[in-house]
Amino acid sequence: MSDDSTPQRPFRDGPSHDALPPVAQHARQYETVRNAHETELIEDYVELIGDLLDHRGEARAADIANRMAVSQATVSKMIRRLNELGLVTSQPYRSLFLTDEGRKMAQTSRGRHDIVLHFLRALGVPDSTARIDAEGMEHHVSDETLAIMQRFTDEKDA
Amino acid sequence: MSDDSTPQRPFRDGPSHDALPPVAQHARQYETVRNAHETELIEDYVELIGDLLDHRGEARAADIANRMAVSQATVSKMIRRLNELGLVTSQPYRSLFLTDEGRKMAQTSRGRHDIVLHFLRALGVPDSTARIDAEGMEHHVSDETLAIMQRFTDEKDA
DNA sequence: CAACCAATTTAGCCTTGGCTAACAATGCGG
DNA sequence: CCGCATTGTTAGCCAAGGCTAAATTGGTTG
Ligand SMILES: [Mn+2]
Ligand SMILES: [Mn+2]
Ligand SMILES: [Mn+2]
Ligand SMILES: [Mn+2]
Repeated sequence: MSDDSTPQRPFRDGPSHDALPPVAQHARQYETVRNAHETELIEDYVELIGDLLDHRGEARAADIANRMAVSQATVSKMIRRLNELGLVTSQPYRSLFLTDEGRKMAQTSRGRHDIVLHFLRALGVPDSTARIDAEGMEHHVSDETLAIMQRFTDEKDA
Repeated sequence: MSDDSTPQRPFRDGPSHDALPPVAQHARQYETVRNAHETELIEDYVELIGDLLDHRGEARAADIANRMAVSQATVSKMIRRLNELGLVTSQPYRSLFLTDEGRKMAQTSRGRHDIVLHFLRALGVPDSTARIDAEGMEHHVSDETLAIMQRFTDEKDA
């Protein structure tokens, strides 16, 4: 079996690289990312539905499709999945509602999203860029880092 | 067609939410994330192959599989894709090499990755958490934000 | 140098998340 | 209350990225 166990550099005078992390730790990095990818789209849908309900009073599939820049068919299919996951309730051809679990997820996701967005702004990133970056970053920030971002923003805003 | 154009709150005394962004801007957020998802796995492979070549002198499929915590079959299939994309060269059953384009992508990705990782550490995030977060975040940080992170790290380290 | 073991590849399967085209229901304007 | 535009659903397609099982190759060792 291929070794890859004892970190060593064949050339002592090459450019100064950081050493590779141990295999187990390295593997955990990628696993964590793959896990995040499994839930992030779900979170974005639920969060958006919650926002639409809060701001508009209703969440219609057409609005979701427009905001996500995705076809109505894609939204319809995803709504079926959200239903199976117990996150939304919906009667055919009518507006959506979140279950208790869905509301909880929406709140959590919105919270993370806001912390990341406000952090980026506090760091000096212009709003429109901060919004774009936050949409992707939010799913990959650990609770630990999130707390640090929150603290940074609070101090900056004080 | 469903309106969703004039941002308005039905209840003036609800909890204070940020307003929804305009539809076009909101859509661009999600589009950008979808685009990043199309390239991020490729980037991770190429970056890892570059690291293995630098640190070990060779990049074997089994090592990639171990480090990514993925089956060898998955790696083999992905290598075919990287080949088709002109990022690696490989003879069957032998170690991998990067093309010029592959080396360029590896360098760019490694650069982004390091900036994000060093930024998180400068922010006070413990190393092992910073590594995990950086692995996911790196693909969603704009050049603009990256520059700001770089500056922050430099000042902190000075 | 034969045999075995590790590494690699291939085949075939699955889920997710996109799409288009065709069809069905809703709900208004007249 | 009818007709028609808008909205929502369904069917069927595709690519990406995982997996297991089986076949193949290559290297090492007795
Ligand atoms: Mn979000
Ligand atoms: Mn998001
Ligand atoms: Mn990386
Ligand atoms: Mn990565």
